[in-house]
Amino acid sequence: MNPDDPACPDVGPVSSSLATVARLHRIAAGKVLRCLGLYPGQEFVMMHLWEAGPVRQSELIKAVGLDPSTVTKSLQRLEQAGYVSRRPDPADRRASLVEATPQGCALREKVTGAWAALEARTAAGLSEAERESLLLLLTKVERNLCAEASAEECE
Amino acid sequence: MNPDDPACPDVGPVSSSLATVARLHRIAAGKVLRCLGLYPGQEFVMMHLWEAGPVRQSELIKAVGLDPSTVTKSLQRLEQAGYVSRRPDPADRRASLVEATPQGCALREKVTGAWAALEARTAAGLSEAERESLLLLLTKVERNLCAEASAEECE
DNA sequence: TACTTTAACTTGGTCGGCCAAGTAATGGGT
DNA sequence: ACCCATTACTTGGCCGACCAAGTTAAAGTA
Repeated sequence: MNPDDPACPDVGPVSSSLATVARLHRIAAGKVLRCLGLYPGQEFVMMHLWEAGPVRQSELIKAVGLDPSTVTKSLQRLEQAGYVSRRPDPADRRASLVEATPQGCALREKVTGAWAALEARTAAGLSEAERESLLLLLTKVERNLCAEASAEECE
Repeated sequence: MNPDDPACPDVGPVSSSLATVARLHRIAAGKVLRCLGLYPGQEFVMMHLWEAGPVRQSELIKAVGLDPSTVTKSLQRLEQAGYVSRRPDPADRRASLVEATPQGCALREKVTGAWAALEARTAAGLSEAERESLLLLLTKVERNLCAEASAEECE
């Protein structure tokens, strides 16, 4: 969405900008992650596993906030790639325990390093105050969007 | 990505927040758009077509800033749905001219209305100054991410 | 004019992500 | 003990989005 485009008047400036920036960010993340063996999005899963150790899948789902089916598929691929292992939870036969394999843990430093570099690049040229401000504003927006799944759609 | 999660230390706070907010925003957009017959992402294409009239596909691609193949597939679906028509450009046999059909134009008001409502909801509780600030900060970030496709990846 | 580069898509493949619907096991209530 | 709601995933289907590679046509160059 090119903001300089004369045929693109400001239809929801914040929304547009948000979408664009997030896409660029994802592409940037993807470029660096792919070299490390991950696809964009998978880093969130791995980061949680690195921090939390073995967890129930439900715990992981709650942590990353994604759709359960998304996490399921992502884990299947990560398992296939050897970065993650799953086993049934003995205490609850419905549940799975998920854990990063040694091979998965081996990615940790590189990924967190890459992620830190990306953060630096993302926020380059912003003062500390600006970063906090941005974070605050984004958090407010997040709350706005989280609220109501509101039933007043359609028609 | 739950920021309150003890196992989720601030790894790239701005990056994480950005990703989360954008995802929530997209979901919100999707909910309202789906009722109108569009999938999230297609609204950008349609909005450009409404504003610009018949355009070359290359122009459209530049305007929305997406990958050409993404636009191709999106247009194929929009055409299938009857919202868009394409015809070869007589002046350049490689190119296509794209245009919203009457049926596509019929969506215009509802979609822009929905988009405006979403914008309002997104920025709810933010003062005018805060909105401008947010926009400014996002724009700075966008520039940061646009810059260098930098070759110093991997390893 | 012939040759090469560039532009404008398209196709195929893979992911992440969503929703809707389905299965299986746990837990709560009567 | 029985039944029903809840929880914990899974499957299937579809989209957006990417990349890589291919095709066709226009431009530039020798």
